[in-house]
Amino acid sequence: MRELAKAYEPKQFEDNVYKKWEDSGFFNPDVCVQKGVCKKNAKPYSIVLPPPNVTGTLHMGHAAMLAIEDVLVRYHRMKGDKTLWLPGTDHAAIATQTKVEKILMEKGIKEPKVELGREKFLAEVDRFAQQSHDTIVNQSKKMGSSLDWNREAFTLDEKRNLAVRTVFSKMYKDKLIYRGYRIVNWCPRCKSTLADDEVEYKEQSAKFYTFKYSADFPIVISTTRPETKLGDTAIAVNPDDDRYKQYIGQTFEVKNFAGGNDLKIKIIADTAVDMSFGTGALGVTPAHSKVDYDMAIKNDLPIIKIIDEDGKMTAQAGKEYVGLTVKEARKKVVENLIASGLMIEEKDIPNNLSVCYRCGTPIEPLPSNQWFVAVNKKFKFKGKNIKGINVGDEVTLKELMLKVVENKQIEIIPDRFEKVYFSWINNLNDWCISRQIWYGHRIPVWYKDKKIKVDVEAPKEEGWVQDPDSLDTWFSSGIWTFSTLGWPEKTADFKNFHPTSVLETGYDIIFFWVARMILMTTYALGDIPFEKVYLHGMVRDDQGRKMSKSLGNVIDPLVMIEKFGTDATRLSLLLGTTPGNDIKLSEEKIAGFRNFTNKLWNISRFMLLNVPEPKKDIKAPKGKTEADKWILGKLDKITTEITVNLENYNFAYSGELLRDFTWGDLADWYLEVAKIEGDKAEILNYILNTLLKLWHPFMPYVTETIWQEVYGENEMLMVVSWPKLKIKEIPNSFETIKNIVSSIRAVRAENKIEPAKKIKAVISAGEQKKLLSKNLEIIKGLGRLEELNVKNTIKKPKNYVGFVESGTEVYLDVMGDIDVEKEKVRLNKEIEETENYLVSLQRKLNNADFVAHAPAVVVEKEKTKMQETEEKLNKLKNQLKNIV
RNA sequence: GGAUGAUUAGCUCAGUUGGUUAGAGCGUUGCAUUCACAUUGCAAAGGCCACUGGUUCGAAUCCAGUAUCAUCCACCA
Repeated sequence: MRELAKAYEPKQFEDNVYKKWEDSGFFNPDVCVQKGVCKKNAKPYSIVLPPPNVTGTLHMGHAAMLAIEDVLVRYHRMKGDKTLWLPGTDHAAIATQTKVEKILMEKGIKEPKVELGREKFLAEVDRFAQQSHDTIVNQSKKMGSSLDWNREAFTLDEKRNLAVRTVFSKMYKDKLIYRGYRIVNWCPRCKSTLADDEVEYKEQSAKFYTFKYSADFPIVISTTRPETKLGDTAIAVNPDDDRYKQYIGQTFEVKNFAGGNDLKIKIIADTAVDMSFGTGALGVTPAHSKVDYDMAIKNDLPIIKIIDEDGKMTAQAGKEYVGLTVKEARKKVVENLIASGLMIEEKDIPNNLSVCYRCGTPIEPLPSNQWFVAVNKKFKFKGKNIKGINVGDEVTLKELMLKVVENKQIEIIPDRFEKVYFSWINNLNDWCISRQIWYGHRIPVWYKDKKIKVDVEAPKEEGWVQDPDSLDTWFSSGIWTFSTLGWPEKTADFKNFHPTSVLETGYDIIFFWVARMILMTTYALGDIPFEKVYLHGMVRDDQGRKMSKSLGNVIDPLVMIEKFGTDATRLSLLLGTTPGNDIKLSEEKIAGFRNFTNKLWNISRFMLLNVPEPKKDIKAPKGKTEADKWILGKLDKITTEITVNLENYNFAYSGELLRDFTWGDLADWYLEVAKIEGDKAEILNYILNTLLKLWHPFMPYVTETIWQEVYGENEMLMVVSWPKLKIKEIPNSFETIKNIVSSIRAVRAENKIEPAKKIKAVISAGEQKKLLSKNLEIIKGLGRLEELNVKNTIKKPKNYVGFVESGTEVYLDVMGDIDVEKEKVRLNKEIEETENYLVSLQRKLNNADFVAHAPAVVVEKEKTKMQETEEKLNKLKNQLKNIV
């Protein structure tokens, strides 16, 4: 074994270590079984990686996801579980297509799709997707992710396509997928539909116009979108509104509205109309508003589509308007209304504009023929694995989605997101799954004349034409937990690893993805996709702002890895975080963990200098001294706590415990003691082994590097067994030594005694005499004392400064005459504080209610405290008396 | 409009079923550099636990309300 370098240089080791891991095959559970790392019948533990979009590069959010999942996976692998972490990427239909279009347009191709045609355009997208994929894979490896690359999947590859077609036709046959002419969210730039949750709202100020359809029209209405009024077929008023009651049911004709077509406006009643908003009368545009559409259906009103898929006015808007953009049409309508004296008021109001979540273009609601998944329709349930629902029960998809979370078959961490999930489902409408874009799974529906065919495979006969639309990207990612495991084939992987153990992802995609996975899986398999959902927060900058290019506050994981190492970057995303809460990140934070990584390296370095022949399978030693027993006991204790907290997905706390142990207890105390006591090869060897194992899931690189430096290149920490749990009482006698040393140091610092200077001390130790005598050299060494006298009782020597600690009185020679007045002030202050504390304790114990109600243990504890405080007070008072 | 979260040291956050004289890291201040590590050590300063009530022998912790900030959902034409 060679000596470790003075400082840890991540760059020297990381890539090599990753390559070794990969070459070993241990990322693959089958290899683990083959090579005896885990038993054949071991408990499976599986996570599918939330597939990053192939739209570019990884960001800190991905880094957080990879770090968290790798901790879980590495822990379970070491624990001996048959552990699979399955990687993949998402084709992200609209997002990717939009990105490629943009790139091509920047290259000077004005209308890429028109100029290239479907085939060539898709080839461009594929090329881009492949590039992004390669980048993402490399970056994931940089993060140290122990993903099984053999099983890598892509949401748009052939196997996944088969799974998609299979689920689609199954759903169609169960009549849960249907085609309908409905109002959909239309993005005129993407030229595609969007699902309800793909619509975002942008707050803005809008012009609110109040006008009459015609001079003799009895009701005045208001709108922010005058151009849509060309398609109005009704006015809705509240049935209780006295102003308008008389008109309900009547129909009014408007000639040549705003210079356009004639309108027929029926006055209808609807309780949804707010009497106090605007004029209390609402112009109904059935074709271009979801709410209006519903009213139109209820009241049997005509639906006039006046805006087309390009965002331009149709012929139905009138020949004056046809071909105009929405914006142009609005201007023209307004001008017309003003010119004809019908405009009554224009004012600015705050308004939520709906925009496309991918490109920010305002959404145009319009009626269109699309494919939907019916979420409220009953079907016969065929699965067996949903608690409370039996084979043959009539259920809806919504009920399935609710049931599995309600009955805790799926547990969401943190649980407050269950409420969010429930409320979303309760408001869920049928899911529009068809998209008018080219990049994606083509809908497995074929038409011939007026016939329609839906199947997994294309019809063999000539003449069938496939539906040109593709599927919402979430349709394919919704089946991700099982499509990745080979379904619909009956694979061993599917049998072994499904349902998966946990889905770990950001809370921002709970609706987009988590909910849809639950929907698709409970339907298709009659089973849950995962047992737990762990939601992490968004990674933000140090001020809590979203990271964005325009703000210039983006922290790039690769840059941080380059600068501080992967382990430091991982720790910064793991520690000091809580589930579901946002993670504030700064370079300083990562630098801090870089320091810790180096500390661990140097701790190991020091320990190894004291272990002549390190052994990797060393049993827990007993320990001879107080310090030995203390550190070994602590190590056992935190091993258990860390394990329990990892099991409970409380890995941040695990890591913090381990850091505090490593830096505080081990480095700052025990190793310093070891320098004095010496002869600790066995204990140091044992602690080092355990420490590296415990840290490995969090800091795989530095721990693996040390392990292999020590035990040789053929050893691999990654698959070493997790430490066994032992419950042992920690003798706290060493705490007394610690406290006395700390107090000596504090008094020295107060009296400005240089650390290097050795001074004399005496201790009046009472009952602690034996303990202190045993640890005399430690107190001397760590307290920098040249002479230490421990007696049962000792009188304060002249010009010594005294203090009371852990039942002992310590006197220090502070070298020179002490300022008696200053000492008095100090002592008096401490006496006062102690008295106050004593009073509060007495008050508590004199309170009959407290003694009667509080548990005996608590009362006992308070009594002990009081005794100790009384003793301390006496000693302090004595010191004051003897000071002169 | 509805919901959720946050509010603890200058900053970032712990505080696990109510029982500590309220903790950590960073930052600040002082001292220290042959002895594993200056990517370090030792020590110090720094807090009416947002506010107001309530429950309790006992509240940072439980309940109600208020305020500020953040996020999500719905959406008014």
